[in-house]
Amino acid sequence: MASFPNRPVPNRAIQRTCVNCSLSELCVPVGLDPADMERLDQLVERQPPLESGAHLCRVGERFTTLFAVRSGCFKSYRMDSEGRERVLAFHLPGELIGLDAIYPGVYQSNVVALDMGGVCALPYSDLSRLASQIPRLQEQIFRLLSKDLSAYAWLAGDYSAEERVAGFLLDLSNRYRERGYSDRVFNLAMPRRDIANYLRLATETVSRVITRFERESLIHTERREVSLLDLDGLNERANHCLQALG
Amino acid sequence: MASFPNRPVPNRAIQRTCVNCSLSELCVPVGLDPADMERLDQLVERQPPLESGAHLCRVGERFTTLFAVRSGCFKSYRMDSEGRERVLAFHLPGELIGLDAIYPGVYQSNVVALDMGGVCALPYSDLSRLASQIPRLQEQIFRLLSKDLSAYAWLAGDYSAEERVAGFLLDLSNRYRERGYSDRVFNLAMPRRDIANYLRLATETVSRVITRFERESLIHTERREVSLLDLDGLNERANHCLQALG
DNA sequence: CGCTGTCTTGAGTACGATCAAGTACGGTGG
DNA sequence: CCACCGTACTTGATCGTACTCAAGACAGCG
Repeated sequence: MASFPNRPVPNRAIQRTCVNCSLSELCVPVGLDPADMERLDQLVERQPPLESGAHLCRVGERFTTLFAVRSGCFKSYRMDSEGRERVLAFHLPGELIGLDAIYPGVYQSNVVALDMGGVCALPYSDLSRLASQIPRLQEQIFRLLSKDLSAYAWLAGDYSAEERVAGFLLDLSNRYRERGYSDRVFNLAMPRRDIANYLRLATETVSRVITRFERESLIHTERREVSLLDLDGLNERANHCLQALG
Repeated sequence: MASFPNRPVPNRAIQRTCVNCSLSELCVPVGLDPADMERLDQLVERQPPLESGAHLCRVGERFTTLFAVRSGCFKSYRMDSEGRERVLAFHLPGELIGLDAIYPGVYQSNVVALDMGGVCALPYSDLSRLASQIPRLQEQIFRLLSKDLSAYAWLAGDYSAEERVAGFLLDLSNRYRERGYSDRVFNLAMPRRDIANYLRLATETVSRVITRFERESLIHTERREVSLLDLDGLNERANHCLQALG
């Protein structure tokens, strides 16, 4: 009867409105007054939960909607010219998917549910129109786009395997805390292979680093469940490379 | 009396208005009608050219303005925890600087002129307000932000030294072509050290790859001047890793 | 029970970093 | 004009981290 570290805190029932949604302080509606949130509500299409492995969108499809994660964890990835997968991002509740598709007008990545997860679909043209009527909404979209830029910046740095893995764990920890989950004990929704791919490491390397961290009592793992035992120590190992994401 | 490959085409005189500016098809004003461009013009502060080595902004300074490059080439960089420089981007005319500062509200990088270069300063709060009044301006800012996301995505990939250098040269080539310069012969505004740092390689590695490309007649270099002799060959070496930037 | 897929551990290898010279260019001053 | 110096760049030799290949451990499931 193991506990479910990153489940219980928020209400998991499908939220009917942004006003009721526990994620409204992280997601698109940040800073909107109730009346404006109501207008935003009217364009949001709340979609039924997807099965693990189901795709939200694929590279090259015409971009029409942004997706806001309501629950679960999603993975963005592309295939390179040799058909190898490249994981670009993991998306947690409250985060927007598809921002990089605005410029070219077609989705730039495949997005797949890693566990059962639900999204809110935000038709982009409607959202864009509403944003030009509600300055604070426009501002929030600017901020969310800008935030993603910082996230990529750290992924693009040349860090050692240890720095990358430590940074990855701490980044997840921070994001879970923001969402009201435990920042010390959580389940990894993604297999080691996806973590490795995301960090541009071999699966074996990630495994070895995790083992090393465990031997040094920085973390404890049991399958997908991770406990961060020594946040300061991890931060040192990450070499303070996680800069952004205030 | 060598020619100046990437100088002559656009008018280098300081443009007084966006309407007259040869970069208006790349920069913020894309898609605006003359009346709206006039309104944008009024908030643009055209700054006198900076000397090579002069800084535009520094990490941690309060973010108030975006900068649009008018001429020259700028470099964004940060210092890591050990005081080593990390080059994040090179900015050519028509490109926006400071987008990643919107979210945190402070500049995320130091920006320095690599050669004599001028910028237009765009006070962010004014720009934001105007964008909420001009939907096409809002849309263009969304697109510029989104475009930067794609640019980071390729830098974050795990490519070999050859792929990175080839990709870098082809990326520059594409960006020069967009700006009306030659896409086959151009001057590198930045020293090898900065290129290497940007690509997360050692200076020596960049030098070796360039030498190799030269031996294989893919390119010809003479100091900072580069000629791309075989674009297809380079594309192959880049392994089609430059995906975005349509 | 064996099958499958995930994860871990081990041995050898390769790519790029580091260390170290050497070359070429540009500026300065005599 | 040339000698000098500093910086940028190139080339060479060695080293180390992370990759590859390979095998074994462990859990879930038919």
